[in-house]
Amino acid sequence: MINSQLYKGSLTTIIMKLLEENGRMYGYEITQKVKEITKGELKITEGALYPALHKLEAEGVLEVEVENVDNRLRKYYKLTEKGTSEIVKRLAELEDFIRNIQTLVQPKLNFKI
Amino acid sequence: MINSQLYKGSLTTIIMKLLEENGRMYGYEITQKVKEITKGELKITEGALYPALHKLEAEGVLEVEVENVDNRLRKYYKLTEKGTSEIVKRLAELEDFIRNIQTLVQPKLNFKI
DNA sequence: TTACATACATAAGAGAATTATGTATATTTG
DNA sequence: CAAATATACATAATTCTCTTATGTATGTAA
Repeated sequence: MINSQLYKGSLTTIIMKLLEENGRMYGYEITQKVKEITKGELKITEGALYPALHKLEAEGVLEVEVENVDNRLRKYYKLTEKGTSEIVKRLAELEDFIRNIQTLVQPKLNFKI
Repeated sequence: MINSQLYKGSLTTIIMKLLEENGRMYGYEITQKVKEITKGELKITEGALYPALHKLEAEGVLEVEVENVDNRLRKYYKLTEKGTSEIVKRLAELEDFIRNIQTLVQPKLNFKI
């Protein structure tokens, strides 16, 4: 994305939401999924992703299972019980944020998802 | 707001959009306007606002007129010509960002503004 | 007279990204 | 077959933008 400064703070919520939907995912898979969903407009860098995953694991909202697939390491992450309740709160915050920004900048868009 | 990390990057766009709508505003007025519009959910701190205004002025997107009202200093800011064309681009970026986040987190909300 | 509101400002520190770099294996392509 | 690309992890240095704390000064309300 052009103004990458914008998505600061939303990364962890995006990760958790994807894990909620998909059960479990590994890091590289998350980067590809985000690229796919946003049609290449949003790219999660590795320097942002891995520290974020480690932080979420340390917070106890994610847990990891290491597997070896095709002689290559994969770290599958999934939400913990704490993570499952946390994501509700974080999504609500993100939606509040978006609603406030919308009200401030009054875009003529009508988001139907 | 609860997760203040979220609005990183959007502050300058918010300021410019408000100036576009209102012609000219001074710093304190901007903080009050944002508080009013978001019903107190988003509060711009002075430590964020004033450096942002100075930076935008240095970039040539804002210009300032100093006035003395009721024996108190006021610095009125307004968009320059450059700022008027810049805000179009920045709003488009912000809307792209919001659209991408929406697609990722799939909220069941329908923003009608 | 004390607190709160108005109005500006900056410095220290924190947090979350980018950019650059590193390791290693597998697959595609010229 | 060599080189590039894709897969898969990781971290360090740096940058940017904010928060928190602090400062100055005037006016008004409790």
